Amino acid sequence: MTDDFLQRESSLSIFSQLNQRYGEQHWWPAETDFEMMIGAVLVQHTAWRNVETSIERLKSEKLLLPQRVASLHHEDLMEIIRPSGFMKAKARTCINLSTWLVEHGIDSADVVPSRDPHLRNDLVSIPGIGPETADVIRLYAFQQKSFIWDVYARRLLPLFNYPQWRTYEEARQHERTFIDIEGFSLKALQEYHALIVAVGKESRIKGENPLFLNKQQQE
DNA sequence: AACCAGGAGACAT
DNA sequence: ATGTCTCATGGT
Repeated sequence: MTDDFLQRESSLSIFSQLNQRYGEQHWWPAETDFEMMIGAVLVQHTAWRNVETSIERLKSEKLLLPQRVASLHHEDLMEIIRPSGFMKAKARTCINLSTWLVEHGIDSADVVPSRDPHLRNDLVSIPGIGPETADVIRLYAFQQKSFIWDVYARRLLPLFNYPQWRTYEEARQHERTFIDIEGFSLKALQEYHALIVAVGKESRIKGENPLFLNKQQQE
C-alpha cells in the first residue's frame, strides 16, 4: 500500500481556500510578455522589490524589447540590473533569452500563445533558464498550463499530506498523481502560483503555519 | 551582523 | 541520478 491511498485534500480544494483567504493577486505584474520574462530571470533568488528598480530602468531606456536586450553589451546590462543581484549571471541570461527569442522570430514585446510541447526543453536549454523559470515563462507568457513547484509549493503541500519532494524536477515528475493540471483553467493555474507565493511570504514573516490552515477560525 | 529572497550551474559522489 | 557549493545586491 502506497501513500496514494492516504487521505489528502484535493488540489482544487486547497486552491479555493487560498483564494478565499488571500483574494486576487493580479499576477504576473508586467505590462508585456517580454517584461514578464525579464522579470522572471531577475527575480531568481531575489526579492521582487529589488527587481522593480531594474525593470523601471529598462523601461525608461526603452529597452524592453528582445532585439534591444539581445544587442546590449554584457557590461552595460550588468549595470542596469545591478539592484537585482547576481548581475553577471542574470545579464548573460537575459541576453541569452532575448537572443533565443529573436532567433525564433519573436521581436515584439508580446508573444503568441504556444502549444509547442517542446517549448519547455527549448527554454531549459537556454543557459540561465532552469526548470522553474522555464515553467513560469510558459505559464504567464506563452499561456501553457503548468504547476510551479517552487520552494513554497514544496513546503506548503506536505501540510496537506502531500509528499515532501526535495527538488523541483522530482516534484514535477510525480505531479500527475496529485494535481489534475488539465482540470484547472490557465487563469486558475496562474493564480495558484501567485497565491502559493503569498502564503509562503506570510508564513515566512510570521514564522508559523499559514493562517488559512486555522479552519476553526470564525468570522 | 549573519542570513536570505518568487534558482541555476558546475562539480563531486 | 542525487547532493553540495557558489553566485553576490539590498533589506531585516
